[in-house]
Amino acid sequence: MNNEQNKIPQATAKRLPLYYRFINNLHHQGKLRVSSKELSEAVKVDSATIRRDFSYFGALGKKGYGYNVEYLLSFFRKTLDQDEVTKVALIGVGNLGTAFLHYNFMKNNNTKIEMAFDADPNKLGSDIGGVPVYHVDDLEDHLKNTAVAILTVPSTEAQGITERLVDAGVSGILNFTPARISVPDHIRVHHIDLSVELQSLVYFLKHYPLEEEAGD
Amino acid sequence: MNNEQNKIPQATAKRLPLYYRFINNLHHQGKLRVSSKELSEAVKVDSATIRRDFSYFGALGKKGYGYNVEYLLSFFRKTLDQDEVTKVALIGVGNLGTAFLHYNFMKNNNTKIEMAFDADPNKLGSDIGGVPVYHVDDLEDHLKNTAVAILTVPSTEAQGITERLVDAGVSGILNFTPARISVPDHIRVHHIDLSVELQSLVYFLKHYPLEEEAGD
DNA sequence: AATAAGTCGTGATTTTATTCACATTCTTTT
DNA sequence: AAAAGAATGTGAATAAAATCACGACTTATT
Repeated sequence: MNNEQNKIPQATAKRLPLYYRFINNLHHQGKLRVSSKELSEAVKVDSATIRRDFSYFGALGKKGYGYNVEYLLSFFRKTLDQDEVTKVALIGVGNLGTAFLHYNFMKNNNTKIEMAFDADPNKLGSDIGGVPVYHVDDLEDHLKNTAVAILTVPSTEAQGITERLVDAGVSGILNFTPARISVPDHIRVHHIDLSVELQSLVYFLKHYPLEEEAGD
Repeated sequence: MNNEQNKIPQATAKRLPLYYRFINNLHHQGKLRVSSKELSEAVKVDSATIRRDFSYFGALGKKGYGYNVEYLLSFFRKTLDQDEVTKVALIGVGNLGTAFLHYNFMKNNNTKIEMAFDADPNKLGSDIGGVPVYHVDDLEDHLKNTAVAILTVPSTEAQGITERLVDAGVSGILNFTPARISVPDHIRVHHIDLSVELQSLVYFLKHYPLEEEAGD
């Protein structure tokens, strides 16, 4: 864990799970080898970028041949710690939270939502998507060895809940609320802001016109 | 529209909706002025980056004073075309799709989901979150002047639906499926890959340890 | 009125990420 | 066994983004 290979660029690290999924697909399709060019077409990342990304882990391929799918898969499985399950808690069983509970994150994945919390007493005890729902007041009682929390509460609650999560030992938060939460330096937060995504797509459409008609 | 200010960096463009939202908040709180430093603390973006971002639009602030909230707000409203509503269609009324229909994107927003589509006949006619649901077979009949589509279908369907959307004149797609879809050059796609986000957060936690204890 | 404090806008620098382009090596074909 | 073709890995170049650091101007204070 946290090896001295700290040199892997963040942009590369963000692409690793994507590569992993597609390599997995190839493996299921029975493909034995793959070139950076083929992979590029599948994941929509420039082939030179893929080769560069892979090269941070050493020479995974063979010149003139490409990459062995099986080898690549086992390498990425190891690198992404796919054999070790990371426990995740979800806070806020609203529409979005419920969707995630039903979403099967475990497919090709080393993460498992083990419990959920909500402030609404009507939601207690129910097992949404096989995940037990507890009252948010009891957060601290249930969160043990939970490394990651998915935050899908109303944005007014975001900061308060965050502080409790941090105190309870969570070290990573996937924040789906529009609030930008404050955390101590040792906590990592990734923001996914749905309306910003939509708005920025609209902005790009209006201000960054792409080639008109090109026929794929 | 698509002015000659094509020079705005993409990274800046992605942050604009975020700035807009926070400036809006400040305005509602009755604040009259704000400095890049204050804004920085709120949106968690370095203050120099904020000043640089704003500077692409000219001199919006005043030295020694900061930015006038009202002016900033009206400037961003104009820049982000907040007065013109962009029509959005949602394809795939599963758990995630339903969550978006309930989510009120219109708050602080110039986008409106006007219709939804699903392949399940049981979902037809229902008005989820005030949005009518049509059968996906009738996609082409209803999509008129719809610029943007949100894709929340099973990943096996993603490419096929995408092609129909493109033929029907959609020019931007917000893709929530794990599939990387292929589109002609003049179509813009933003991918939001939920399990990649979760996995990459986990990867960062394990491999990029942050300062141990800092006590914010 | 003079001084101090605050804050922008930006040239310069640094950092991060992407892409080019090719020598090298492996595979396949003849 | 030689030649042709394919594809890696990477030094070098380029591009994009973030950050530093400070002159210039504004506001607040004495």
